[in-house]
Amino acid sequence: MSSKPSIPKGTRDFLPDEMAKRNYIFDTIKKVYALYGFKQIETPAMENLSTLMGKYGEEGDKLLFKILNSGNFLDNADEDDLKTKNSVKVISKISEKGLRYDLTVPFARFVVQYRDQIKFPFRRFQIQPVWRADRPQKGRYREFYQCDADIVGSDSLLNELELLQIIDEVFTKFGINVCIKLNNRKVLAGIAEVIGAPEKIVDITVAIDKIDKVGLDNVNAELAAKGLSVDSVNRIQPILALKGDNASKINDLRKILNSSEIGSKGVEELETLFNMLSESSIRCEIELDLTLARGLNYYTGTIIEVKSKDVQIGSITGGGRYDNLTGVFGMDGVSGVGISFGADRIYDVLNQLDLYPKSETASTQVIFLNFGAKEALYSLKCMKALRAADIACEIYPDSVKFKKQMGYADECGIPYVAIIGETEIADNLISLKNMKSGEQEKLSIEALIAKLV
RNA sequence: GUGAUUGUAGCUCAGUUGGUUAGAGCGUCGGAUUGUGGUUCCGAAUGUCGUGGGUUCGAGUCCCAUCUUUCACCCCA
Repeated sequence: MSSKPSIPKGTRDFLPDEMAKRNYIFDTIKKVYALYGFKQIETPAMENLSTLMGKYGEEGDKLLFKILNSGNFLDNADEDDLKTKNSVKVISKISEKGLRYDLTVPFARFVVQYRDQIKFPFRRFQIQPVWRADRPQKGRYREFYQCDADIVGSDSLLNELELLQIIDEVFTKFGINVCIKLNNRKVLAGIAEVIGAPEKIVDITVAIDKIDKVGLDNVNAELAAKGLSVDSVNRIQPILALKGDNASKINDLRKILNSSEIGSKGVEELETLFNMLSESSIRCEIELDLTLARGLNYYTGTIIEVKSKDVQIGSITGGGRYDNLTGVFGMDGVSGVGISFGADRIYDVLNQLDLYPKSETASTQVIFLNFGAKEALYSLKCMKALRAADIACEIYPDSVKFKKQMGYADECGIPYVAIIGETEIADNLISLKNMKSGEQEKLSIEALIAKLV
């Protein structure tokens, strides 16, 4: 009692009620994925650090959970590194495994490793937890689930369209109002090129990503702070100020990015995608958002982000196109595009809006009260028959006071209580009590099954 | 990594400018009621006041450190 048990920062336990809700989320997403022809895979919680390191940028490396080697892990560590507290060098000697940071990089590793067994284009989905060692806060956990779907081995924009349809379908099923934001990394590269600072693309995208949050002036200040010339900052203004519907934004962009080959390619991709979208029956709002710059370093084309319109919680789904993710593992020329539902944030949104379906059926339909060894054995036989008829039932394990057993049934929300005592055994009948109405009747086992099935 | 914030019973929280034996509600357990739950009534148990140090005649209360909680920044689902 002196030290209360606890779990690590940023992790959570899930009680039965919560688990039911989470399964509803996973099942919904899983069904839609399967409907679109995606095949499920799983990969281990831990990967070799060599697989993980360097894939998420410098920040990402810091946020990786590293696993100590087994045994005398300090044996390999260099004395001097230990003395000078050179963590980076020491870690490389004492840890060679880490917890996965996302599902995409392990998937790339998977594709390269099993290329002989995979038929391309390969559509896979994967629903597993990932771990990040950053500070937890609202909507941010250290352990959370991602629900990924990717198509690799095809650069058709049809794949983007299908993924967007999946997003639309899933959120329609959940009843969450969302806005899908789209952008294209090539357009961002084009912008950097046109304003004469192609090497600053990352700084530029990070800065303009914040425009909603901090405002135009602060973005400009950050751009200047990152070393952009006054001229460059000025030239980016018309792009930040783009207004109007998606089609007119694309038209304006085409003119602005005319001189950039990569930019023009990006505009073309966006145009194709939006044309297809207008022919599709997607219900939710889709917006071309040039300030959408997020995305891991590996996105090269389309960038997708989904935001809830009713709850402020950051993005609840993200994704994009990566042209050469498998390249780092020695397999070039495989283009992929994928999305990832953030199950835990969706869970938070669903909770806040109370959008769960009401079918709150308790898992147990009938509980058999326990009057003693003889009665319990008799109950067990009845339960076998019920279970054969697919009726979930349980028996109170201890022969304790009636009141206690009834209280348990009530508390657990079990709709029916079966009472079997001496008289019931003698009559070969079961007393069945409806906990809601309070009514009670004596039934044969057959009649009981017929009533509950 | 930076800046705030929180911590008292299983849970939610009171606790006066520092002053005797730290309280309440809920829950738990027992009883009223040994084959009938939800309501009611009676009774009981439960605390290293996050941890360690310090100031003081005296610390849940003040100071320092540390851990923890929550939130923001960076970054991200």
